[in-house]
Amino acid sequence: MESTLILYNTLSRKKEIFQPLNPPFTGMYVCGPTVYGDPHLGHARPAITFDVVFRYLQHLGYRVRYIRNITDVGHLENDEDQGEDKIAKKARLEQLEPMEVAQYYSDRYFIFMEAMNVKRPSVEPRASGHIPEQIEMIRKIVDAGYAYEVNGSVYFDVLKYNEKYKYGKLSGRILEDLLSNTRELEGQEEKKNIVDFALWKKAQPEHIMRWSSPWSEGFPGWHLECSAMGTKYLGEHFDIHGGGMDLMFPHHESEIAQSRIANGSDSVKYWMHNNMITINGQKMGKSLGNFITLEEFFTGNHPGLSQAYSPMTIRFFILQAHYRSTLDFSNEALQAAEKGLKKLFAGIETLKKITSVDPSVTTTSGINIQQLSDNCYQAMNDDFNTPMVIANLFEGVRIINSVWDKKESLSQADLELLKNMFGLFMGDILGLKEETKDGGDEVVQGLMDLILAIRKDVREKKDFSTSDKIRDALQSLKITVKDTKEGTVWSGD
RNA sequence: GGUAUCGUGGCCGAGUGGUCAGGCAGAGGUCUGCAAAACCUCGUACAGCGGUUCGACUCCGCUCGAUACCUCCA
Repeated sequence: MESTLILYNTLSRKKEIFQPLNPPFTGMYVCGPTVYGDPHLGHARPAITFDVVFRYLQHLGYRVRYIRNITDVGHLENDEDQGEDKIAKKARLEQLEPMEVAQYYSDRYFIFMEAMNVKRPSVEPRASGHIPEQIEMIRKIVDAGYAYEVNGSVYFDVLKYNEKYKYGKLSGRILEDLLSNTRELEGQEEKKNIVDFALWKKAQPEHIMRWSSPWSEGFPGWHLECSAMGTKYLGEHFDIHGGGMDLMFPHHESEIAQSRIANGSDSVKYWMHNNMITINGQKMGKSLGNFITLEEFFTGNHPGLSQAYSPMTIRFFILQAHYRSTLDFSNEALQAAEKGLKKLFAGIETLKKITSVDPSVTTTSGINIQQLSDNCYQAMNDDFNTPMVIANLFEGVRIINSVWDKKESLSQADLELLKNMFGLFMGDILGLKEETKDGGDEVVQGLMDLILAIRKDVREKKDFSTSDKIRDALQSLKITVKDTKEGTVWSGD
């Protein structure tokens, strides 16, 4: 399938043809989590969104280097604790070493991402492991005259930058508006201007995480780590930078400014932003306290959840919406996703059982598998339209079931095409895989065979009350029995 | 206040200037001992008001409403 990938570039606010700087090599950087809390549903969205981008680019034959950072330092918290590092704050509260906290939560992050079948990126760099690179970058910016030092802290001079370049071009901000609207925050009197942002902060005595630098013992500013690590692993120019929409300003805006000065040119070709997940129409976020962690979803252990939802259900739920749309969480929506996903997997099971086709059928009437497959490619090529892909998969399931019911027939070629389509789009690209199901136990299998054989006997004698008693008893053990034309099948829940 | 995004049937959610999303729920039917599953049929949805057009849910304008960002957040 030869076709062109088009993606929406936040920078131009247009869909653009994807043309990597050095094909077939492709560089992609995505802002990862700050590891000071358990991952919640909001973290799943960018991880899954860019996982699909990663998978699809690879499928198209690109050699992708995918970087997703771990922020374990330098993320300032400005609300209650003045200028205190998030990791350090959490560490003090829990009486743990800062790196212990970072380790714990990054481990948790990886576990939950793996459960949702999110592939590990090529490199997962930590900010704390790249202090020299960050210092070097600050030095370049200082040397270029776009940063100034005050009491051991270094700030980026946004006003000066704006004279020559445009600060705000990504987010559509106008500097004058920012100057008149930005809220006054305490502890920022060092800055020449409120819009300036920190590249290096001098550590207060109580601050545990600190490194030496030409300016002071301290720690790097948040925006810097992504610029420094992106440059280190992907070079001064790379293709895609992704992240949540809420990071557009000031984080990504500041990255653009820093890289522009330090590297002498714009570093990112395509900016991609996923939209937010909302709950009751409001953004689910840490600051609002309305977030539900992934563990709570997987266990159902949260007052807002009427049941547990499996990792694949969460993944499917997210992929059912386009990544640039907001996605509203509700139990109803999640249950719908769960059922829909089950239907897709049931279709795949049925597809596996269709082995022989009617040899007389060379062409099929009304069924165009090639068209279905093409639709999937077109959907992916049009800015990763996963909901459209899913709609076509459902159409595929309808065909599968019709064929199984002998209401439709397929040619051998079409059958192969259909199998490939499901394997590719459902499995490789959307990354949806069947979750572990029991039944591998030989004893259980033997018992079930025995029980169903007995049930078969009584059914043949039209002793339906006994037959139903067995089925009901099994159902109460969460084993569903179905009598199909091909015999009785069972499935554990 | 500024900037941006968005308003689609009971719910979730695509998309397009003139045939159709799709899923879940609901109604009827086929099949089946009954269930279940599956298949078929069914909803006159595009915030409101104007404008452009032969024709708009889709383009333009206005109004109303929602959300995000402007301070940390994926």
